[in-house]
Amino acid sequence: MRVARQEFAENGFENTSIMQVAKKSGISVGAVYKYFDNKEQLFTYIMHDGLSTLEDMLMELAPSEEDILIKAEKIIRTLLQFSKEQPELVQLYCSLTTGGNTEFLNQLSQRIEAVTASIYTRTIAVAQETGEVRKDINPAFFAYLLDNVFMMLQFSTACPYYKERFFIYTGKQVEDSDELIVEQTLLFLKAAFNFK
Amino acid sequence: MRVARQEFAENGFENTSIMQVAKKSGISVGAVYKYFDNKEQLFTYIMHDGLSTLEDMLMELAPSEEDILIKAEKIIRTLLQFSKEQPELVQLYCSLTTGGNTEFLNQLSQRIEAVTASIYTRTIAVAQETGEVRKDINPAFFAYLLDNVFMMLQFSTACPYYKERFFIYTGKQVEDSDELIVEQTLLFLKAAFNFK
Amino acid sequence: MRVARQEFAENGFENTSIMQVAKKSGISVGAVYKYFDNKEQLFTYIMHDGLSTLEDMLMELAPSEEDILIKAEKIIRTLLQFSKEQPELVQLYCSLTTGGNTEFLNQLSQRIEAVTASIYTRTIAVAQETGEVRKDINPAFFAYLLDNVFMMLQFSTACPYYKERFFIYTGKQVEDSDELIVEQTLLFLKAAFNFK
Amino acid sequence: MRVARQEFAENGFENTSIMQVAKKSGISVGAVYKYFDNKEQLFTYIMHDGLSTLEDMLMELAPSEEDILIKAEKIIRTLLQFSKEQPELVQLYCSLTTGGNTEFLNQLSQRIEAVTASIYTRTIAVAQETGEVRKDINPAFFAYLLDNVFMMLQFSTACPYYKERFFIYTGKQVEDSDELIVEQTLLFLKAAFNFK
DNA sequence: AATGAATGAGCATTCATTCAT
DNA sequence: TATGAATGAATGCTCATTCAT
Repeated sequence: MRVARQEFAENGFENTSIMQVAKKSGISVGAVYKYFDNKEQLFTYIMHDGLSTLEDMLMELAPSEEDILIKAEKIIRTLLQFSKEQPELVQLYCSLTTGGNTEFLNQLSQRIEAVTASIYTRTIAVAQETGEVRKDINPAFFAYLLDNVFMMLQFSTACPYYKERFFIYTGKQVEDSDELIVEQTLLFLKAAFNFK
Repeated sequence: MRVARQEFAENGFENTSIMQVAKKSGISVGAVYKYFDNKEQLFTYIMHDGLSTLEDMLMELAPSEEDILIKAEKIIRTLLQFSKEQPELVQLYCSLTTGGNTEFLNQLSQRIEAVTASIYTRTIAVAQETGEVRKDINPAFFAYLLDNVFMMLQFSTACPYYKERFFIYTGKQVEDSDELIVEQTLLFLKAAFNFK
Repeated sequence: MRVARQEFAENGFENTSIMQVAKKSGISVGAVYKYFDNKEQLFTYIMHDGLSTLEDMLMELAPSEEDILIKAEKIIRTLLQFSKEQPELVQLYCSLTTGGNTEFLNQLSQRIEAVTASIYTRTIAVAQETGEVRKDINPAFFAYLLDNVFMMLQFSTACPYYKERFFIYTGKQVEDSDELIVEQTLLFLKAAFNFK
Repeated sequence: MRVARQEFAENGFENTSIMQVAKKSGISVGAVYKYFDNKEQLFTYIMHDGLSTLEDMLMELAPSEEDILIKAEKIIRTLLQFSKEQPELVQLYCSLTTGGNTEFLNQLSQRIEAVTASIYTRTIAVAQETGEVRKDINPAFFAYLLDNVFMMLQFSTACPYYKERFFIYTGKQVEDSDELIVEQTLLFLKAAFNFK
């Protein structure tokens, strides 16, 4: 499983070879097919497995009652750390975004996005009511923009292409610029949301 | 060309087969190799072709002396329109983000990002001097955040996964929500950059 | 293996197709690649296999303390017999002489020639000291000439072109003229080396 | 034609591409097929062309009435020089020796070898009668051995494999060791034939 | 006469999947 | 239950040959 996750993360679905996964795992191809009917099932399993980890993490952050800016900082730091410790999961997620449009991919995306979408949207709506966030914004759309920021934060930490892109912009490896990222992202969000 | 663009956009570089492209185009594989030395060259040609179109469009916008908010609106509308008219090109770009790490893909990405990176960074830096944008932000990092916003705008318009994701957040097809997107994105950027 | 040896012998390295080898062997291409990583490895294996046989045979002859003329006769008879029993191996070697200049073919040739070169040269040098061979000759060059004689003996027995050429000269099939070959070649060498 | 000769010499029949020949010649493939029905015919033409040159050269040497040792030295020097000046022809000849056993190759070999075979055999037979060469040898077989020596001389000068082999034996590039070759080869032949 | 675009079979190699052991 | 040998279709690419211009 660990090997499969690594391989899928590194090479994407199509370019991952079950023979390679089996060899690196020290088991036989036959054994893989004992537990999974085909490559797609193996991939699905790995994805669901990874998603659970990801969701657990986000769930921990959500319910706290802290100041919204402090919460945001916590989320940013957590996402950064998670992307560094488990880059494969983030890469796996990223690889999903360019996969073909199969039924099972759609289901996965529903599962991934639906949770955060509703959490963020509700949080913003509530904050609007309490006056913490300005009232002239569309909560759903701003939730979307917020998630974009968070998603890119993770991709830029874990995925080769986005890492390189970050480097082109800031001239620094993502690893070396944690404080810059946290500080500037908060500045950005604070103004954008008019956080009080 | 059209077929090749579609195939590359749908399957990415690695998983597009020249044999398939040839078959769908109704020509022979040999004919493809008459005009392109190899798959990489075909891909590069198609990418450069699309990039030039995009760059031309952006270049037209860049030097104008207009109010920065008006400029931003123009860029957003341009990108949205481009993504709708040439979704394959955006998908192509998106497919790059999960492709393998070959030398030639890296060069391509350099070209794509380097141009916008320098334009955005410089624009922000200049706007800081004229007082149009607040001075406590890092121009390079904010250029990066700005490009994130623009990139996601395009992906959400053209790429299946991001389209679906947008729908999950806002409950609307991207096609139907142009005005929402323009208005809210500008609101977001205006506050974030403290545009005057 | 047998089929591969035949095909390589007949067509040389470049012009032997693994698909053909597999088909003629009644197995699938995949099966070939199960045992050999690539064409080069298959070729190398077959060559080394054959070379070992030949080298073993020559090694047995080398260290003996017999009269040098008797030794020469033994070598000639051994080579003739080997060429008749394993013509494919000799053809294989011959095919090397016109093959492309790839790294791995060069290494193969180094192995083939280096062994006999040093054995022959040393043998001649020693024989010069004991007075068995005249002293006015260059041991290395005469070793080269000697190997030429032996090599042509084998090629003429096993390779179509050289067989035909032998026939043009002597009017006899090589198979039918063993005694002539042994007798006359010894006469030739004896005089040339002034064997005592 | 010049280009075709070079290509065939360098790559052999199978690995020479008519498209490459046409491109390097600056003419179209169609033009090649105007004059030659197929690749085999082109090759045959080139071979016959080259052979004429080769034969002309040998013919000049044959009829002289000089001392047989002097003649031999002339032949050796001529062959060496020829191989250096026109290595392609020699390589072409060498490539013949490993080609498949087609009808047209057999005819070529007949043409190439028959002439020298009869000249050498007759020369030796005559020399035996005049007492210049000892009488206990078979003229045809010794003619064959003699041609072996000459052939190897040419191959070792012009063909990559045999050049390398020569180097392994003597430690010198063939180019640098002309005098050694002439001197030692004569020593070898003189003794072998017991030239007076 | 000359061109060169087009064809399509061929090659080395990979890999998802099956199945006898 | 577990193995891994075997299959064969698929891929990127080449090239002898044809034929409309």
